[in-house]
Amino acid sequence: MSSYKSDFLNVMEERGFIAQCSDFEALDKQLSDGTVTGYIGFDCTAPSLHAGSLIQIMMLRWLQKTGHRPIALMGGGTTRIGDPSFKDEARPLLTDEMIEQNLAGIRSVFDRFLSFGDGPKDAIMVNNRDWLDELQYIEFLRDYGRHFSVNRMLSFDSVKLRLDREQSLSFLEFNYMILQAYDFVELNKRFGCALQMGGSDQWGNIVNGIELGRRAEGASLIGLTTNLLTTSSGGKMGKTANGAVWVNADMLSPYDYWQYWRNTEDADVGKFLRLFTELPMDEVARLEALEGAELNDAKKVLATEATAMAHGRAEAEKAAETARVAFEQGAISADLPTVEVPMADLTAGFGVLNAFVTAGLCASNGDARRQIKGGGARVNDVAVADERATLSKSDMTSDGVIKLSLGKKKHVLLKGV
RNA sequence: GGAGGGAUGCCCGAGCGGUUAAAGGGGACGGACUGUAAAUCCGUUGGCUACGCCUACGUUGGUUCAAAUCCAACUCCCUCCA
Repeated sequence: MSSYKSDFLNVMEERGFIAQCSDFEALDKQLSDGTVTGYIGFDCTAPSLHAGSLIQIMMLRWLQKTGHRPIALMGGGTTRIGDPSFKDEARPLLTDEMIEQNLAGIRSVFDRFLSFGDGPKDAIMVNNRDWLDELQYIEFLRDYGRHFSVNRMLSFDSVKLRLDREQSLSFLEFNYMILQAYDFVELNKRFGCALQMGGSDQWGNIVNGIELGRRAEGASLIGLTTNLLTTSSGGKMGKTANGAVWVNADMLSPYDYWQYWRNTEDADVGKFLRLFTELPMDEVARLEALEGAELNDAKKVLATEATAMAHGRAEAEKAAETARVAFEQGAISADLPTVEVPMADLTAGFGVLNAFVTAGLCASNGDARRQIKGGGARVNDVAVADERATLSKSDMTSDGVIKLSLGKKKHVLLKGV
């Protein structure tokens, strides 16, 4: 299978990253002849990146590991517009302050995955606001706008959804792809960046950049995209009941992050091991071959490795141990998510409904009632029978906590303070 | 600027004066079965101090005993014409 000369493409190929490339041969040659600078752009629409972006981050990481220079491009400028690709409607515009905040949150993620610095192979982080803010409208239109054909832009799949649904595509959004194309050209000029990578939903934007580079600067640029990740049962990657699977610890605890990977579907274990860990391929093959209940061991390895990458080895192992104690021994691990409650409330008798809402397990008292009726709410592993029951000191274990569970997987400890 | 169509719960989508907290589907959550998996089956899916009350069908007013349903104005979207 390893049909490439370059390490990078071989790794990408065997680990299943690649969807399409505008020119495999040229890219392979450049990668094996010298150091290639490649970039991926990241939106600043949220204060953290989530698991859906992880595949892009991993790709940058491998680029660096195989001896090349990655650029993480923060979309501080383009986020002010909003990428319309494959979106069925325009999103509300974010304020500059929000974008700045988001940018700061996202930035912290990259330090774990890439090594930044000033050396020839150190990763660079840049913000496209640096050049987009300075563009002069008329000048920009004359220099770059003339290379774009509206006819052609309208033919891209990425905007087809919007047009088919007869939803409006504003001129503002329409400009997004021009600006992203310009980013590529600008990075080429500034850093000699010749490669843009991204999810396959970015193909249209990337191709526009390649075209613009050729027409405006005579540069030969290359695009490489990853498969859009879905779980085997068709779910979107990186989403759970409570929302996205964030990579920042203050958005999603390492324990919950670990749980996300632990609950991977059987059919995805091999794929995820290849994409989201750096285990050697023979180890991946061994784990992937496990069957039935034994596959759970592979999932634990996946969870620990993936968590270690994002939160550090120590946090990952702590999460694994917490889960082991909670699930395999059915015991209470002190490291389960904990919510503090004033002791006075507990001694006064704390309503179960209130307890589940306070713990964040239920959205409202009504929700808690329904869960109790459905038999899904448990206190210290005993199903709650009466919604009017109250918790008190006598429900506390010797450690001074009360364990609340919703369903089989969600556990929260209430601690009196 | 002119003519016509549209806006419903997390999403799609019915309803077109009272029996509508709003059919159906998707998603999500819970239960059963399991392996903290998938598939399948069952249940739930606005809030509350709960046999009652409050909030909700783009916004604001109006008609009516009664409005998601009728009327008016407004906002946004779509299509065609200029």
